[in-house]
Amino acid sequence: MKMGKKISKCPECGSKKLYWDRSRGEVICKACGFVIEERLIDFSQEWREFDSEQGESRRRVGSPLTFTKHDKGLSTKIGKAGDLTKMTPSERRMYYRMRKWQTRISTPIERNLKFALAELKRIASFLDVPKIAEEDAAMIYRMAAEKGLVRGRSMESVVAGALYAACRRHGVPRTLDEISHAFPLDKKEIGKTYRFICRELRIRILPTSPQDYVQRFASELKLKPKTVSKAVEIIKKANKLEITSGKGPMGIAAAALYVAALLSGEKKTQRDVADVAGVTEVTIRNRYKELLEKLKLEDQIKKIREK
DNA sequence: AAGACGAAAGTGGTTGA
DNA sequence: TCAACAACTTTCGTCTT
Repeated sequence: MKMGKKISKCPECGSKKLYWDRSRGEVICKACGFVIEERLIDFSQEWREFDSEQGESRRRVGSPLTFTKHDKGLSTKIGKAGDLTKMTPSERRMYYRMRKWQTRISTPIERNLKFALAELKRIASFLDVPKIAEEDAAMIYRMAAEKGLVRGRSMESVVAGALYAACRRHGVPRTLDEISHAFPLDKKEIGKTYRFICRELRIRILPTSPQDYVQRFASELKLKPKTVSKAVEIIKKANKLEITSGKGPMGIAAAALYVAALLSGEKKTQRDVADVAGVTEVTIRNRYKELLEKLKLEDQIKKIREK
């Protein structure tokens, strides 16, 4: 397949931090949210076969290894019924024995994984989680299951916790709210198990940055790219002035978007922004006030108001 | 009438003794 | 284990457009 020239820089802002969202097939600039290319196809290698010998050696046999199947995609099933009639009695006895062992070999953990991963798959596609993060979530769940951390907790909550952790690790955070809506679970529960698995599995997760959320919130609000980059700009400045530490990243992202929208004449109400960001208007107001003060934006806002 | 603003009281989680 | 604490929420009244 023919590839276009390789992109390494964002044409909009020049940043090199690009993020390939596989689930959407888009390359997005992490700094300003600019969508650089859409409808990308899998770049991974594909061989062509010229004769049968090459076919043997090059063909990628079976599906790739994956953590999202309970046996990592390597399932081999021992055949049953149908062909039994053609067997000699001794062969038949052997097959029965093998089948018996196969079912025995699947430990309680394996069986549990099967259900959990099915659930994970369902939720991940519902929430549009990129494949990499889904894989990671599956791996985390597997590790948790093997350590016996699921005991005493509902399977769903551990799946949710793993998914939440994986999303954060990959810089594509979903809010606790979103995840809790996809499961019949409440936020508290998920947060709790999330922290628990992180502690037990020694998973280090950096606090999320508001920038990670800006992109998603903005697209839900249908804001123009220019406004989005303005919001990112604002967050960067706020970071420098150290008014972002200790504050909820979602609140900051929301406030930055609100300000950016005001400044570029795409006015959104606090209510609108608050809803998609999952925070209250009050929080936006508080952050907004800080932003105006510290970034000296009052004059600009006033000008807009007068128009 | 809707949106923005702010005060007051409440919530859940972290921290430090 | 408990209390202090910061961030955030909920609620509600007031002001502005």
